[in-house]
Amino acid sequence: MSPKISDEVKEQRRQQILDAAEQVFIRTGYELATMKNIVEEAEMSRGWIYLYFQTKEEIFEALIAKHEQENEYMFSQLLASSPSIWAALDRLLTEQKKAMNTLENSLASAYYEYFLSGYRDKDRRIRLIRHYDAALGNIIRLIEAGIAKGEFRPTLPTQLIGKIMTSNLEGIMSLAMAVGTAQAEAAAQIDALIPYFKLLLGINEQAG
Amino acid sequence: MSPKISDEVKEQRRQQILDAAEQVFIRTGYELATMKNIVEEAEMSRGWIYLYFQTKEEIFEALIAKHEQENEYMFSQLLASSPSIWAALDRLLTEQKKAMNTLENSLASAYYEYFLSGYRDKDRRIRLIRHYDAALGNIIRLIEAGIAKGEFRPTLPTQLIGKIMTSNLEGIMSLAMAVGTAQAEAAAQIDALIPYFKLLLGINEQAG
DNA sequence: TTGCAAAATGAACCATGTGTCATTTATATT
DNA sequence: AATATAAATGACACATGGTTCATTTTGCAA
Repeated sequence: MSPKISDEVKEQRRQQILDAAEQVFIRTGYELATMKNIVEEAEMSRGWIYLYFQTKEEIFEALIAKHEQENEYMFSQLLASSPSIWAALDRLLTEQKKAMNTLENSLASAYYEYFLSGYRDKDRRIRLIRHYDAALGNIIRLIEAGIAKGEFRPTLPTQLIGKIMTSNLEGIMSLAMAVGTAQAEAAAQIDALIPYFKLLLGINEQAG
Repeated sequence: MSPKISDEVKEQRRQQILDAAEQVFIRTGYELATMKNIVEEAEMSRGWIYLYFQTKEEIFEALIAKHEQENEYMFSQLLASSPSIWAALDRLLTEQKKAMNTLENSLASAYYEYFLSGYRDKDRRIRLIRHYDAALGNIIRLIEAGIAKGEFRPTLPTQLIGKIMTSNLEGIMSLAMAVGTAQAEAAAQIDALIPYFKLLLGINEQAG
């Protein structure tokens, strides 16, 4: 008798599915991905995957959760290691510029697709709002830290500024996905955000 | 003998399919819509639709073309009827705010989905870039008109400014679709664009 | 009214995907 | 080595969508 498989191995299997799923979602996007694709990518048998995940959506949510955690961590590192809040924000924009060049190999496109098409499904929308609030929370904490330090003196509500910033970055990113990073002039667009964000945050440019 | 059906009736049939398809795309989005859905919505028989359109994509492209034309017309009307270029741009933003409240009944979501998931398909991407350039063209003509009249004195290239403006609007719109217009604070975000656009266009605020 | 060809139909076939479950495989324990 | 049982398999039943095409319907011309 005996369970024969440790929790550790079980977790490995789960990870194996998630890795395979990530490749599939990158390759085919969200809506067109199938459980079959994922099983085949994982090189496992049909029925097996259902022991771990019931639906494609469940798998995708697990992937998002992982990326959300990584993002959260990256944010806290950035904040801790920057000389000023603005410097952290500036580095964030630099990171985004870099990310623009590897969009085809990232989950970003599937993620936006999932996000966009989700509004038709009540349950998914609830989850989407949760994800959005999480991402927004990171930016808002950053802005609040800047206000607390006296670095920023915004005239608009912090919430709104956070939303504006995320819309901007997402707009640029989705355009870059659609027409290509070069065609979108993504890097120049991000550079142009700097004075806008300074305006929003009430940072006065130093003369000279 | 005889063809029995006039070109006019043929055009009506075509229109009937397009109307049905539009409803389906609004309801299900792009990727999940099927020819079957469209045929059923049009209350016609299965095979019949293939006499008019071969693929879902062909239908969607026809819909887009229609909307593109309408958009083009709206733009020229706006430009012709406004006292200044900035006034036209301002009205455009007001229109966008209104549009935010009817997103669920518009093709917008399917359009963004099509746009986003298109980057994996070479042919579709070529068409996407064409659509993007058409939309961008409208904005660019507007900016150039403003420059010619001495209303705008931008420091960035016109092309880039146009791209920034469209990214901004698209970012807000896709966020509004995903989490809801209210949750996105879409109207307030658009209002916040006004000083940004003025900054980009080199319009000096009048004191007082 | 009849004949005829265009127009329209929908059954049928094919391909693909989902999810189940009887069967096989592998291994820890005895 | 034998046994028990968890783990894994993949054939199968079912559903859905795409596409074709033999058949039926339609309405004009003769």
